[in-house]
Amino acid sequence: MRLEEAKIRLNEIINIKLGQLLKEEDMVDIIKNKGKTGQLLEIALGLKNSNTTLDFEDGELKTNKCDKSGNPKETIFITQVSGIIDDLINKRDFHETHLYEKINNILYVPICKDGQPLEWFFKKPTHINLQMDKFRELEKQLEEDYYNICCQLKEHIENGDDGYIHTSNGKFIQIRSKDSKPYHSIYSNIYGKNVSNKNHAFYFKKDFIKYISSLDSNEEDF
DNA sequence: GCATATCCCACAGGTTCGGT
DNA sequence: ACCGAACCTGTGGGATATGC
Repeated sequence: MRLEEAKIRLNEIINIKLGQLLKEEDMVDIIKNKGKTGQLLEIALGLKNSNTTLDFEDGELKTNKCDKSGNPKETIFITQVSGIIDDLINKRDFHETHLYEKINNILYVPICKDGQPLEWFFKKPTHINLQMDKFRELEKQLEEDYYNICCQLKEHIENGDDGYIHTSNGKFIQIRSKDSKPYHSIYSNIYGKNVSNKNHAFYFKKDFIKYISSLDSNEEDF
């Protein structure tokens, strides 16, 4: 399925409470359970729950917890670092990276989780395609963030106390730890050693959401 | 069993707020 | 104006589910 098709289907379910949208049995474990809301949305849109690189033929679906005015409650996971560490250390061209593949065409769907699960609802989505004119500034910032973070990682490895990578921030994205026991260390072929004792991941920071929301609300003036 | 993906929680440090 | 309480944000660690 292409991203544009999902946008059309999404229109029919936004702002409707999950209690009206779903059967009670669908919502078992919805608070604790792994990405259940996102999975239910995938099904509702006609996708299958899989973990292929991209959800759509041409892009990604991202959901995130927010309040009723759309303020993000969490950062958004993008992709793990362990498999791409040497690309980052090499400062591989931004447009050739796995990171870029994941973020260049995103359908972002905020989910308001105020109150009981029955009261939750999906909010109006934002389509973020970095090729679109309105996101030119955003793409520049993400590219800058990417190279900036690559530099910070090298700095941590070469001059840090433990020789390990640590949280590295750009304006809109960051790398920070993401793992659970037993940990999975990150090995760099370039350095020929572990550069972390646990896995890390790229995240969108809350400022990213706030920025795209601000672009959105400007459009509504027309 | 391992890697990936999504959401959960605890804690610490900083900032703001409200009562005196 | 001060000080502790409440709130916010960033960081790090975790549980759980799926596909291979």
